[in-house]
Amino acid sequence: MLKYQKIYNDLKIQIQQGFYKSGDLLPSENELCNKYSITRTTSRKALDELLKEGFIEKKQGLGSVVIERRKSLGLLNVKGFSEAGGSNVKNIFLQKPVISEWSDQIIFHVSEEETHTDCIHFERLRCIGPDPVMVEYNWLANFELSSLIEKEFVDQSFFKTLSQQYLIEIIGSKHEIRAEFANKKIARLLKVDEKTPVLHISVMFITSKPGFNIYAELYCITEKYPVSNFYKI
Amino acid sequence: MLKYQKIYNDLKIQIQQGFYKSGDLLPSENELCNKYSITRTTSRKALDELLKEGFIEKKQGLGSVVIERRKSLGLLNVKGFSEAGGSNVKNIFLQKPVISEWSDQIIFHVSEEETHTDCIHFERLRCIGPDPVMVEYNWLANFELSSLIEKEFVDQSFFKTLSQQYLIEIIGSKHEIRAEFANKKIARLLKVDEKTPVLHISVMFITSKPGFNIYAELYCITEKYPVSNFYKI
DNA sequence: TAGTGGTCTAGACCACGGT
DNA sequence: CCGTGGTCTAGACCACTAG
Repeated sequence: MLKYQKIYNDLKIQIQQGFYKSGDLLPSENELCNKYSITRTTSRKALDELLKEGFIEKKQGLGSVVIERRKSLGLLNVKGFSEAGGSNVKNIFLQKPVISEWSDQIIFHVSEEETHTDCIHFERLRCIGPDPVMVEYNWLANFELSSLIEKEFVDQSFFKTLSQQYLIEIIGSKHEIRAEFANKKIARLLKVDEKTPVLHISVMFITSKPGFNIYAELYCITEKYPVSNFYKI
Repeated sequence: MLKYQKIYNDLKIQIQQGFYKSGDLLPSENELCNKYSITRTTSRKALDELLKEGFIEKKQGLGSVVIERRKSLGLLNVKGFSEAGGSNVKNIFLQKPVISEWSDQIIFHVSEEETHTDCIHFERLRCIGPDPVMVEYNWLANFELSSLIEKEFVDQSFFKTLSQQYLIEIIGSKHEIRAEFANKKIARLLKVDEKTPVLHISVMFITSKPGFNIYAELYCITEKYPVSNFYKI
């Protein structure tokens, strides 16, 4: 392994495992130089990777600060899920994680490596205050992830669980977005009439674990809580 | 100006103005060192900026290759606009660029600097083959952009025109996405019934020109051509 | 004032691509 | 084989932040 990758990995794991928390300062570039017997070019390269992936911010005169929210991942968020914060948001399991068949609801191509593996599936209804706003179906290959089935999610967050317990990060995504009529099941769950327009988002999340993707089909009502997205180079 | 910024700027302008075209090789890192009397650290830094912003790909053993398609900007695209390519896509002006009032259709906050300036507005109907798929309303402040009103767009592309004629790049975006019923005008333009679900996307494009944003309201039918998005770190 | 990150120099060796 | 980008060393000076 390259030197800068070693430093990068060590620091990333310490961030993911909570040794460095949001707001903490990482060791300075010179401290890393001493600790690993490298030059500043190399310690900077390691930190620049963390910067690029949105784990830290660098502040001249201060240091490298760990940040809470990963840099915009091009993910689509329901406006309100982040603003409303934890207290006002409820995630209700319609189906707790189980081993199941791969569904033909998934519109993206699932690789053979994945389909030859068990599928973990779960469904959630996500609410802001008293309002149900999104139905979420998820599928992923069971690449040594069986404990997802037994344990609770960290902070009710699937991505946080993957990051902290399996060191798997989301590094990309594909979306397809449609406006559709709610079908019977979705209409019932979201407490709207059939023939209400709903947003149907098909997502494939690409992860840092090669060949491992997460597939989701989302249905949202957007009248009160539109889906939003922010991206900056 | 810093040395690496000077090299970066020089190269970027040459790419934008077409001196280096898609597929071309930029001068090698060592050539830049000689030309500008700098070290490789500095020439690499300049090229890394171009890499980060999606102008080039670096290929070990070959060089820095100019690429056509800017790295995924987190932009939402109608699936089909890119695949179908130029020949099958039609852009019909419903309103050619004109000076107008700022509209209250814009849902994002428009800065005072912008509202104190004239607004340039245009509307397009975008079609794939015989199918109208999107109605597009656009607004932007007339920061010395009057010639947009007289001239044709480069390859019918507004962003290409901004890049090549004004050296303005899109560096970020905010979206809000809703599923709605088509109103009368949209239904007529998209040749669907009223009460058909349409995708309504509100966009604010952030540009490389400080304080200059582009605002758009888009209405899409997504049955045949869903809106898609790809993002990778 | 001491320590931080930002820029830059002047070298070196390596892996990879095309000829 | 030569030239390319990728990694790395060992320094230097600067601008900025905090105590």
